[in-house]
Amino acid sequence: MTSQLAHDRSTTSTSEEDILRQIEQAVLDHRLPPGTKLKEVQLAELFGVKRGKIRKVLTRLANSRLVVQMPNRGASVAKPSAEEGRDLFATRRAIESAIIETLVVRHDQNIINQLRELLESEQQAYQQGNNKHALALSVDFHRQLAILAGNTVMQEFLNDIIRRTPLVILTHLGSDTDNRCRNQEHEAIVDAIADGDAGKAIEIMNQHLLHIENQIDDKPEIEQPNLATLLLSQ
Amino acid sequence: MTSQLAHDRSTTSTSEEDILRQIEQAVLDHRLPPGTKLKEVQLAELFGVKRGKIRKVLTRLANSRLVVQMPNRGASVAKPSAEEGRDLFATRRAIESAIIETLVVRHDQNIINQLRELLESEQQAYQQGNNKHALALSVDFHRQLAILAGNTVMQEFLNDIIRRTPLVILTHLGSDTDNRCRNQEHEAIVDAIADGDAGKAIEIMNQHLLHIENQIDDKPEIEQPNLATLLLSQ
DNA sequence: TTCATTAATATTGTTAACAATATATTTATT
DNA sequence: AATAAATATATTGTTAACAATATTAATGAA
Repeated sequence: MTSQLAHDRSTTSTSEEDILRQIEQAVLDHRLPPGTKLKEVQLAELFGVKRGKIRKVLTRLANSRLVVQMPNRGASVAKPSAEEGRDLFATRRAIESAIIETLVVRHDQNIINQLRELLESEQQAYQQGNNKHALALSVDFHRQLAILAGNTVMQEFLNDIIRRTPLVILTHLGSDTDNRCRNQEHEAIVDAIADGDAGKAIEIMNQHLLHIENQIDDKPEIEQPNLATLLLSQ
Repeated sequence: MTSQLAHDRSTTSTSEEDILRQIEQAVLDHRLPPGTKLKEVQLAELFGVKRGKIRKVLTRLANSRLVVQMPNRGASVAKPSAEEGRDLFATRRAIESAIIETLVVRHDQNIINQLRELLESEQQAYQQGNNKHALALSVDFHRQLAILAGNTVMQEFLNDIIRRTPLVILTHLGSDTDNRCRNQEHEAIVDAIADGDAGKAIEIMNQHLLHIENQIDDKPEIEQPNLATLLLSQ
């Protein structure tokens, strides 16, 4: 009798890294909304590990601001303020601009080809109505720009921001609002990079990000959901 | 009989935050060179805390790349590669440019006054030959720009870079080379900001940073020093 | 009922003992 | 002496038991 749990306690020895990634992914997929309480024993049982390991994971998540820890009161998924949200996006614009600048300087046809491939998959996913996958590929597009630029620190920082972004969107944007990246804008960015026009590419990228950024505003509270369901769904 | 140790075990209950800051400061002050082994028991005794607390601190330091942890082989102060060093500086240029941009847009006389005060202290310290203090104030200048710009994420990221910078300098720049910030360049940056000339301010800042960045190159090894002496000196 | 007080439970925090691994030392062999 | 093997020591990793705190439930008085 197989359980619906993500992990098979008997065969898999779930590593700290695994757990970290799974929680990060759950946040990225909007399965772990801001404010969700993260209880140690519950997580330990869920992942089939000892409490100590969970403890360490929570500390690491807190270091990257994905989780907030309060002394004696445990950890919960962070609920960034509107201001923090705007700051994240402003910083992101700065970093992604620098990434584009680097890419244009390199002027490598191989890079352009790789990006166009990614664009195609993204477009396909949208056309096939697979929104979840399309969203993932859209995030990948931004990450891939950073990877191709070859600056590991920018990669780290951009990842940091990307991980925190869903929390901003869920907290400060209506779930109905159009928060996803537009494929055609991604395409225009690649075109500009291919043309060697860094200024244009950066301009489009900034508009692209400002489109979301400008929707950030303080929003009312949301209620506390069930942990296990959220983490393990799908 | 008072020991020379930084902490008085009987009165002070050294917090995790304290220990973290002290180690970070030791790195910033070039008292903890890259590669230094950080043994848990030794640190625990040094700070008068249990090993568990040290363990957590080391994990947090590893998260911010100040320390490297190898399974079963403990932690040591990170020794960033030359490439990582260059990446750090390139990212720093992007972030500090954005910070200046923000400051210029704000166009606040109060900001200019605060910066000029800081410049004065910095200059005084140099003139008085207090190089250690001058260096600290020079770092403060960059940090203060970020604080005045008011973007907490940029502050975080810049701090992250600043903390890692000494390791790059010690690993990849000759200790004889002129690595410190030049006060007159700081002054020129403030002047340009006061003039509302973001482009000029950014240009100077970039030169300012590139001056160090361009000196980064692979360097031979250095030997393993004594931990206690380094951490507790001064 | 409503509020405050107390007790019960749940949750996080700390520790010491032990296990696992790595490093250093000793011993043996050529 | 030089190398390898065996032993001893040092160091990190894990755990279970307990302590401290917070949260919830129960009780009692107005």
